[in-house]
Amino acid sequence: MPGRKRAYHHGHLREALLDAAERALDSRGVVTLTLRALSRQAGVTHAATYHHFADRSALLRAVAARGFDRLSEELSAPAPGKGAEALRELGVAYVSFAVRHGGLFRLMFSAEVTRGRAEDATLQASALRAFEVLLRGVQRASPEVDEATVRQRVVASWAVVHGLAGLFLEEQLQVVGLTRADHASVTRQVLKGLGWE
Amino acid sequence: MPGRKRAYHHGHLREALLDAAERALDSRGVVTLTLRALSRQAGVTHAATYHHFADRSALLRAVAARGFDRLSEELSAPAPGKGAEALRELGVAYVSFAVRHGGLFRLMFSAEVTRGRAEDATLQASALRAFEVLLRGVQRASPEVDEATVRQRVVASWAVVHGLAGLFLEEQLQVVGLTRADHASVTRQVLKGLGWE
DNA sequence: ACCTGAACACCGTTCAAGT
DNA sequence: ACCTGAACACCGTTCAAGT
Repeated sequence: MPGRKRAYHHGHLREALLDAAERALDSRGVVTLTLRALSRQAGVTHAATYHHFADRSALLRAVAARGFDRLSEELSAPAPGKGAEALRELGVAYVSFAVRHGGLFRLMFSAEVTRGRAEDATLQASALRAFEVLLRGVQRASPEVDEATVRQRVVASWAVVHGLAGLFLEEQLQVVGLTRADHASVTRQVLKGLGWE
Repeated sequence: MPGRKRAYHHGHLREALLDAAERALDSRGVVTLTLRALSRQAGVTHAATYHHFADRSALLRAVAARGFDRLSEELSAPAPGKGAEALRELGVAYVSFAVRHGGLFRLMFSAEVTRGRAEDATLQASALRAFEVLLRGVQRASPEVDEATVRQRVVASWAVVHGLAGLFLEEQLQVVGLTRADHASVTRQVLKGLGWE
């Protein structure tokens, strides 16, 4: 009932808080994200938040879990080409996600979220799923190589795209004249340089 | 005068605050770093901080600048071998710095610090110097290649080590059975895979 | 120039109480 | 089960005042 003012039971407060958190992340970052502001946006008292999340960290872990789910989806989208070319496009999707959802991406790989991951089964599972999409991409790109080489290539390609993501996201590459707008072409070029054809 | 209680003029409050901040960063991270706690450790009132730093962000930028200086030093330490091998050891030093000074490394490349970099000449200069050490390392490793290739290799190698730094730092590679302790050997191996001999 | 004390507007978190 | 109101212990930041 959207017309009704302040129903005593919100109905979907948990989701409303997560949505508000995601918006806050992408516009102003984690630092200024406060539970009290999220509660205000959702139209409830700040104490209501604690009925759905144990504390601020728990809410952030829930947001991060949704982030990993969305990342998995985007990485799973059918990429043009086969094998090595498809893997490159998967890498582009990774960097693109980071550039488009900076605050969320930083949160997903932040110390605060990572530290609490062992005790949060949902988060753990979501993160693992995203990793497995990458793993399958590498396997498809190099079906003939042995398992040890696959592992090496997973680490190498993850490092490359994760590094590019961080550098583009924080605009560090301005020092060589590159901005976020260049992320796709640069990612393709760097991954090509790995020479896994 | 170390025996004297609470001199009215601290004498080196600025440095004391920066030292305390660095310690706080490496033990508990930016999130829980408060100006009030730093002031307490330095033995002054919290308001005294504002005589040396405009606000919390300014203090963090100063810490980050010192971080870039230290990174430059560590990257400049003479590495064994020549050319490609020396560049690999420079990469190892980069990842090693990140692993040993997690909180500081994260801060240096955080959005909060990066955003204020344009207006902070000291920080800007320190960050640029660190980049130039990397640039020279790449140039020495590949003296024969043209400038465009050098630029490509700078981006690629920076991305690789920056990505490995982030992944090791946040223990993301546990999913493939790797921990921080493996950072040096893995970094060497991945950089070797680039094939710039 | 450098520091203190008091104040303001914010937080995260807890808890008894209401429906 | 879900939300409110009031409370507590913290913050960052400002500013008049002291030496």
